[in-house]
Amino acid sequence: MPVIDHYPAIWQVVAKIPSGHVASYGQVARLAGLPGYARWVGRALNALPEDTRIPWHRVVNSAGRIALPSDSAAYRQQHYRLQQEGVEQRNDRYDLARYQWCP
DNA sequence: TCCTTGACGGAGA
DNA sequence: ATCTCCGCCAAGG
Repeated sequence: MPVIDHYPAIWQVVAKIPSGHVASYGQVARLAGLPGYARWVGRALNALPEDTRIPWHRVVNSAGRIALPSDSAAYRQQHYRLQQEGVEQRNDRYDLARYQWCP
């Protein structure tokens, strides 16, 4: 099945990440029933419209880093939003042991 | 059609 | 902690 067919499942999982927490791409993939397809999560998020209400900013990579170019507007947007939710970055990364969402 | 590049991740060195 | 290498595929050149 093509990726696009899985966008809904992926978005639904992301929609459940509570404020103040983050989830990794791989984690979202697994929860969406797509173990091993972390890249598809990135693809699905990239396909979201700019005015989406899906909290895409709560998804970071397994190292706790924002997976976008650090010089991009999207990176700053994600960083800002997480900060607004009380999720603080330390040395360019988020402490997963502290912020990762445990469903 | 082949090759490269991704909003990735886990294992091994 | 850092760096490759290798799965995973899709999209673009």
